Amino acid sequence: MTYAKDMPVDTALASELRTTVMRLARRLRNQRTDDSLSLSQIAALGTLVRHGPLTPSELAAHERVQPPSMTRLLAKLEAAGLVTRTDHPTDGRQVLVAVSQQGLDMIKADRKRRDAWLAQRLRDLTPEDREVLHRAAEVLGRLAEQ
Amino acid sequence: MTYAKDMPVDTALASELRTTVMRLARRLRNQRTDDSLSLSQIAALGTLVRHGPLTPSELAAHERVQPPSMTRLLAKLEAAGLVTRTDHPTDGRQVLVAVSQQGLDMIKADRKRRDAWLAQRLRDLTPEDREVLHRAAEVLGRLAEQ
DNA sequence: TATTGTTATACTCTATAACTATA
DNA sequence: TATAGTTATAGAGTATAACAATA
Repeated sequence: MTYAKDMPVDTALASELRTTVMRLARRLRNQRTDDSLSLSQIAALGTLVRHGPLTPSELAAHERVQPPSMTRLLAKLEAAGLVTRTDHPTDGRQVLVAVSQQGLDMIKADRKRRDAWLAQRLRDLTPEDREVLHRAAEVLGRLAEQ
Repeated sequence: MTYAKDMPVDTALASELRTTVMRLARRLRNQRTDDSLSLSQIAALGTLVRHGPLTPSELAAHERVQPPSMTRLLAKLEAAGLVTRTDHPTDGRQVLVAVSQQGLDMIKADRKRRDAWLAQRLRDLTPEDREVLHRAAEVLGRLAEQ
């Protein structure tokens, strides 16, 4: 690739990275062939797996949706048996939402399916390219966390 | 990072890459502070910029939406003065949609705004990290194109 | 008869506003 | 009075089915 002479190097790299990351993300997202759950539902379930039980409000804040939207989303997840609700031990207003074993199984199956597509393409790369990606994954992770 | 002993290396790398790429993509997507256009509209406009004038059907296929959805989306873009329609020279059924100068300006401004956030974070990295990302961007681009 | 594009209609997801129960 | 959660209602986005115009 080439840099325009008058362009700061960071901007050119940012532009290139943004394009490729977004494009790859789109490909990865489209790998979802099983349409039983929406992306929002998968995301919420994944957050519960990572963080452990949360209240609906906390989950809504994590997913950047409004509480009423999370109410509806959780109703569907609960109807599908993927999450369970338990009353908060001391505060009667609050509810704790946790992933059920069935929900955990579904998330794992979903991740496995997504990884399969990417893993096949990684096998077609040279070992050098894989090494670059391995090192880049750590740096990208730090970027995303900020 | 660590690899499970019984896990093929490609699967572990795929899992790690998928997580970080999706997370970073989410961050980049959320950078859109100006809510004048939806993501679908921005995407369609961007495709027109990259590919040049297309028919509504071609554009729908590119964006993986059904033709009626593209009809509605284009109606909004046209109302906003961001695209223009011209009759196909030889086939009276077809229409060619092209980006207007105003649409081009909007796409450029949008990209600039998105790049700014990422460029600032890249400046905080070490030169070595940036070099890794520079090399990885090329590899990721190949992955996404497949 | 097949193809391109549009219109009619319905469903999903998300939002704001109003309401209920509890602190 | 404030907070957690839900219900009521509306808007955006996309889908399928039916229709009009042209090849």
